[in-house]
Amino acid sequence: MTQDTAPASSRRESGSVTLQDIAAHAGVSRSTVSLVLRESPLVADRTRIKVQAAIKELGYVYNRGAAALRGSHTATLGVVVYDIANPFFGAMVAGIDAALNREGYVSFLANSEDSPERQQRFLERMREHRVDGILLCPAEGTPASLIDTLASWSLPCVQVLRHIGEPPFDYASSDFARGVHQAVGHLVKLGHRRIAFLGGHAQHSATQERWQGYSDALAHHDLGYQRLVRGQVTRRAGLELIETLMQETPRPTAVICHNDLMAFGAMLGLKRMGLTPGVDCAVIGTDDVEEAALSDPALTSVATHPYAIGEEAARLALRRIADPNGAREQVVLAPRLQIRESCGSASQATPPASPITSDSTT
Amino acid sequence: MTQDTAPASSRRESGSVTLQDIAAHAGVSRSTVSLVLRESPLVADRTRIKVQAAIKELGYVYNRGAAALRGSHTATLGVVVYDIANPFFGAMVAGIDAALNREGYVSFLANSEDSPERQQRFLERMREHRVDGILLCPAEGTPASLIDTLASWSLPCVQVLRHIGEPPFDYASSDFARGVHQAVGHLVKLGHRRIAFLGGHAQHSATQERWQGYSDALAHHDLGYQRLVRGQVTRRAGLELIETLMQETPRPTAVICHNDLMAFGAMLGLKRMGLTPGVDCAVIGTDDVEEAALSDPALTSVATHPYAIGEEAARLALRRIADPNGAREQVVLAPRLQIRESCGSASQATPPASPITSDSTT
DNA sequence: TTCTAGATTTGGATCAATCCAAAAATACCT
DNA sequence: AGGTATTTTTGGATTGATCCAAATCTAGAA
Repeated sequence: MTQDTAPASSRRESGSVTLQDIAAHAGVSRSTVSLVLRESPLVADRTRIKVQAAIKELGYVYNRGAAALRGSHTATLGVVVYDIANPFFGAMVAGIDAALNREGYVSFLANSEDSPERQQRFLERMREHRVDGILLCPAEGTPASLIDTLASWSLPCVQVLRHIGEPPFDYASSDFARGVHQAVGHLVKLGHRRIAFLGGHAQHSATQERWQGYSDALAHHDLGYQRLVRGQVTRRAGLELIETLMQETPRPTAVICHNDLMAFGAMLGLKRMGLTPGVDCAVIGTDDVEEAALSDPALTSVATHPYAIGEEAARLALRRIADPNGAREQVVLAPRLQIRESCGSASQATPPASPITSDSTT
Repeated sequence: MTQDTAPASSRRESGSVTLQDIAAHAGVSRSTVSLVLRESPLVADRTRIKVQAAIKELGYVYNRGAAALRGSHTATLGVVVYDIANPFFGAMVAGIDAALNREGYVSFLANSEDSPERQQRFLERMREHRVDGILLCPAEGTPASLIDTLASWSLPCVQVLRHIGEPPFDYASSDFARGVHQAVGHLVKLGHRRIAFLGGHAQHSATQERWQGYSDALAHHDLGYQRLVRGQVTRRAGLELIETLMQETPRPTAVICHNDLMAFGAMLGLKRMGLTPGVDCAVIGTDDVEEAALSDPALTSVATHPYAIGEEAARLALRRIADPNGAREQVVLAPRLQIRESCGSASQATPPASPITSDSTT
């Protein structure tokens, strides 16, 4: 609550208060004041108190720009997402913000709109601003070489949700394959044999992982029916794709969607066709956004914990900054199937909840 | 697309390339290189070309930190919102990002979670980072003195969506009162006489403006029935509040909601009570988020254009930075009623659309 | 008291740019 | 050609902190 306006004592001319001024006022040297500011254990208690008093009295404001010029870090991070208007990213950014805030870091945010060019421009700007690291949700079509480029800039980078290139790299995400696997398992237990999967484009690792999970789960449960519909991952796409799907013969008795938005669209589509979600066709989404509990019917969804992913990503970045050459780390959170009504089995027993755990590999 | 890794020519030791290096390589002085970088018209064309070649050849990276230390601006802005997970803010931030990006600015983002303390901490950090200005959506309970504090820091501030204190200040928002007025007018035209208003807390200017618009509109149309229900502005609150409301005698035939999330909740609540939104009770939301067109029934909503508000706010901030003492400016975008099905009148003619205009006052 | 190890403190150099006033180069006009 | 006006370039000072090696100040031991 430092609401200081003008310091009590007379300031010399217009310039702002500097370390030099504090030093003079407290009767010590510039260097000592600097040590106090950085909470160095070298300074004697008496001196520290004296200096802190002077700092408060003169209304000093630390100049991080100057510190960064001489020192080695800026306490800033660059964050790139591709769709900040999506509430999933909103929650993730909130998690990032909370984790960084705790460590005194602050972040630049950019919305790439899935354009590699915009992303590239922003990254170059971040380099000019000498950020300590980058949190990157790579835009669609990002060349795999980008990671090497960042490395050649000595700019630590943690990939989030999607990844490009091959390990080792720092990465924070959810185990999408496992999530789809859980969803399929649940549907099979309810007696479904024809389960379709809706949405996604092949470029993203996050999509490929879901598809892989879908195909593996079908094999695992010995299901002959397989129907994967590619497309946008929006509400509208869900609405449109389900319509096509339900006109096929044989038609599926259940669909799993790339995300919740698609699932909401799919449920709306079913209703518009005169069908009842959860009765005529089971629907499962992914992400478990807040709205899932308050849709009609309430949506069964694979929870992917965006806030936690954001926190983990920030934690990873800070660790990498502290130790640039340490072993790369992947944190892949376990998803959790949140069962509600859209599979028509609200009364069915909930399977054992798998707690959020982080699998670290080097 | 500057994907330079190591510059072709041999670099002396580890240090990065500086103006000095460029100058030596191009056979000019440090100052000249600096002028070229800042695109000064003073430099002769021949020299400029020579210098630019050297810059490219040595793989120079501009050091904005150093420039900011000596110069007067950082090309950075601080942005504070209170709920980044809300898609409305997501869209707004996207607008801010796009507008800043065009001018080479980059922004720090913080999520205050409606905590004045977090907000204060962030603002102090922004001051230390010497940002050129602040875009502020004030947290609930922000003291009116904050604006003066920022002024005493000589930190330009544009308030967004909510405002504290009295004009003159820079401000970008939507005309909420007018929006509610339009909504009431539409309902009256459909024959409604008992129109309730749902949601909001008195602390925010944005809420008070809506209430004012509601009460003015009732008076304007000579309606005796007035029912204003305070509460959270979430989906769940909408669900719960509508239930209470519909048990009253007499009960309203229409409700206007503080935002779309509440309206979705209200529609769900009606359905759970066995009532049909748009038939048993008309529902109008505010914001016109993407989902409004794809809900069941499609939601009639007062569009408040978050992306445009973000762009305008950024524009205002850049203008204020360029001219710190110019006249303060308020940009209040005109909302537009987007008519769909939730008032049971999909066939009704759309009223003349009022284009987005900006009313500038000093 | 003297010496030494350990704890504190310090000044000068440095980081990489911009500002500014003055110098140098060029153009223009009798 | 000579002198003035204009364009272009320049070096030194400056910005505000950190780094680092050396100086100073304790406290404890001999």
